[in-house]
Amino acid sequence: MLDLHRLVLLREVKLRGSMTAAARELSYSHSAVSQQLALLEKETGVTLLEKVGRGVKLTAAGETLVRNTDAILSAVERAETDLASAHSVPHGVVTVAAFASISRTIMPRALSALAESYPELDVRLQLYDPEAAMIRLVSRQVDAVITDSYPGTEPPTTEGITQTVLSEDPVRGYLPAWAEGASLETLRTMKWVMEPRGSAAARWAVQVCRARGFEPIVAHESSDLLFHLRMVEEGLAAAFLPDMVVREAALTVPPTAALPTDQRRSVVFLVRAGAESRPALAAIGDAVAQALRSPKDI
Amino acid sequence: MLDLHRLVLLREVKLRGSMTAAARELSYSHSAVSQQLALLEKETGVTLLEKVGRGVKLTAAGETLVRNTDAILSAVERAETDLASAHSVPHGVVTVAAFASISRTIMPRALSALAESYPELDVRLQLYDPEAAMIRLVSRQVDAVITDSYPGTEPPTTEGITQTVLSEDPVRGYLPAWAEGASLETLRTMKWVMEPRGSAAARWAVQVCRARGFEPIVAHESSDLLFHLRMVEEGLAAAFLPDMVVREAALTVPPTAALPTDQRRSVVFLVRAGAESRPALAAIGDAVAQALRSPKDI
DNA sequence: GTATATTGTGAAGCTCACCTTAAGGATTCG
DNA sequence: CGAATCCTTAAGGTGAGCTTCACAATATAC
Repeated sequence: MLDLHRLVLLREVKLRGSMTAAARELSYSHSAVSQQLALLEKETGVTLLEKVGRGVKLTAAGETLVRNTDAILSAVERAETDLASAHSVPHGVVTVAAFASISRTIMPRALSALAESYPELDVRLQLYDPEAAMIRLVSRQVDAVITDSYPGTEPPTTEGITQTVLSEDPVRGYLPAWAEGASLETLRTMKWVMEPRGSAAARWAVQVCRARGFEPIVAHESSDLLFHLRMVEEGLAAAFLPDMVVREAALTVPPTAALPTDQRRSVVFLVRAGAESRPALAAIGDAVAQALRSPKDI
Repeated sequence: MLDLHRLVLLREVKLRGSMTAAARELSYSHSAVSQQLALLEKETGVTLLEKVGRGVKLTAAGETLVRNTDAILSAVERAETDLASAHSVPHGVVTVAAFASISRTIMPRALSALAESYPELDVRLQLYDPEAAMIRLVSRQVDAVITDSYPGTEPPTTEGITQTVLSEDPVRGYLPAWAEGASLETLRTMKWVMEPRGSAAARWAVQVCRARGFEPIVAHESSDLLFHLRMVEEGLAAAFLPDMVVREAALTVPPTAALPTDQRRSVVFLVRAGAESRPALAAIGDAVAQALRSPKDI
């Protein structure tokens, strides 16, 4: 019978793009991956990988096998969920990936509440940007992802992933104090600080600017929203800031009326399909939602 | 992640009824099975087995896990089928279980034809009665089963099994020469030879007799239809005989007109769901169907 | 009631599957 | 052409999982 471990290795090679990258992510030597995949090809009698340049690429048979591996892993996921549901009380080790700005403010409170309510539950938090977190979720390195989601910018891979919206967070435009009551011309010549090029947040922000009638000059890029906020306070750039971050830092500048104020991002909770009903994951989702609703203390 | 090998062990314990029986079928020591299942319980944190008498019984969680294991194995089966389909020419080792009377007459011709057409294909034949063959198919000890099927007596487990009718075989009643043109009273006092009590064939035969208006006296039981035939020839008993067996042995007594002549059994080809399209299995099914159609040569 | 067979558990030890390390060939890039 | 990157192969170590053996618990035979 096919060895599930080898199938997972092949799948990771597809996800990561090379044997070396797959080995690094799974904490194996690259040699181990090469050997196991060679054995997989030998036992199936089918060529699954072909050399392309100095890397490898999956053949059609390899791609098919990865799709089938996804189906197998979904079935395994359901089995594990059913087992975990045998205990009604959340327990065990659960690894969660979250985006930085959320982790800093919300997650500590959520983790405290979880630790108090469920002493058997061991939640481990990892910080990754949304794209990396999604790959880690699919490759089963984490069990859940908490990230933000901007309207009109769907995550690239939703296949086999279940998404729950935990809360909505208004996002408003902020201008330096000297530019208050700005005209469209001011917006057009303003320097902006945004999240890194290519991220969902940056794509969304540019869309909002274009809808308003100007193309933003993205002078600074950072995934740290507190940096954005300080840049606004210093009068160096304009930015879009979620209320969550503004509350965290007690920003002294009010939002501008020159940009739409009805925009909002969602905070979403992602798990692999089939795992939604696992008590531990449901409890984590609830705890984070609760932490998002409750006012900041301290 | 759950270890598929351990899940298969648990499943086999359910199929066979005890750890010892499961170990015997899978060629392990009973201790190995006990140890692995103890580890499975430990790693899942769920009680899967409970002692009942000197044996074990699956808990509700264990039963659920076995159902989930079936789903996982189905997905693995599809993956293996897709891999095998990557070669268009049938190849590899395929294990087939067949019922005795079919094996003797049909299978040698079918295997010869397969060996000639597909030198890469290695078909291995095992003789088992229909019930045992079905368990071995489900537990993946064999890849296909060829058996007979009588109307009104469906096999007990069809879940996850795909059935194809290869041919229909008329079954006629035969009386000893001295009883030809028998009355209903003669049928009622006649001794019969049938297949073993409880088998599908025996249940069907008794049904036919009852529909004709009498309860057969089952004096002799054997799964060997050639034995049935010799008993008829010797004038010792009446029997139902498929044409396939009659042709094989060139019976000298004609079928009786005192019993219905429109009855027939089916010769069916069974594979696990998902494996139908595997070229090797399709080729074997075709070859057996061909052998069933072609006239007997020596 | 005692003996015997059957089934599951646990300890001790062995073996081989799988991993790591190391060396080498192939390809890309500066 | 040298450096960097990636895959393959050989050699060797180690631990997961197996077998064997001993034993406890229960059912069955006499």
